[in-house]
Amino acid sequence: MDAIDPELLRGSLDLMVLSTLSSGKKYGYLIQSTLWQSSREAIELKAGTLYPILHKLEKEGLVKCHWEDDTGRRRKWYELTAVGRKQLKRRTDEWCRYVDCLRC
Amino acid sequence: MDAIDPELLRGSLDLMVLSTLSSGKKYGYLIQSTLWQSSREAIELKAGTLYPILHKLEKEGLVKCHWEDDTGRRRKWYELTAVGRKQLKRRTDEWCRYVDCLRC
DNA sequence: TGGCAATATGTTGCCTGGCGATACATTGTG
DNA sequence: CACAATGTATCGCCAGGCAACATATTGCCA
Repeated sequence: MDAIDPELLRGSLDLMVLSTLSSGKKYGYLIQSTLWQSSREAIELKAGTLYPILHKLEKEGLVKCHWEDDTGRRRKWYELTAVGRKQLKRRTDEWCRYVDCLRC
Repeated sequence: MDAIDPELLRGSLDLMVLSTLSSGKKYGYLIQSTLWQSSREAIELKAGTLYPILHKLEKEGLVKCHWEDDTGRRRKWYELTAVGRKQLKRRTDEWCRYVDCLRC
């Protein structure tokens, strides 16, 4: 499976991250690998892109996070807040409307 | 119909313009109004965004253009080249793959 | 007739956002 | 023991979107 031109993803990166979190809490690196695998290696979200997004989403109150150290691995787990879940729905609907317009 | 957050369109603007031209040659202002109407006023492509895109697509050889003055209105008509049509197909496929990944 | 909206195309310059590069700590592997 | 992988983070460059502005013509209404 060929990689999807990262250019095409601009504008929907926030949505992509929120969407990934809808199936349960995840830490950054896991979000990356989830996307990579579930897209069959077509979507590679870079660290320099992901972490600033997560920090922004946290600041906006769409996600909350907490550190965990259980495995020795220092991990920062993120999960959707109630507001985040609402936003995800709103943005997903908007996205669908847009897809309809471009009529795939 | 609410407007679609312009932020969401970033990255697929080129595709949107190419796509609009697939149904026949158009001039800039007509591309704008076509998008505006066919999206039921959800997508408003600004002049400051559109014209630079058209110039870029022309430079890349994806569209060709010619001036016409028939109605007194000075219009620059754009149409897809063979290369442009191929690119449109390639990018549309890529877009569809992406939509599958985000699973609307 | 005079003025304003709509039609039509274009450029300049600001600001944001993506991401390559880099940094750093720990764990797993050959 | 070195190197890959895991894990999080920031800095700074560059490209892209678009508000604002410039300019010309046509159509409409008072």
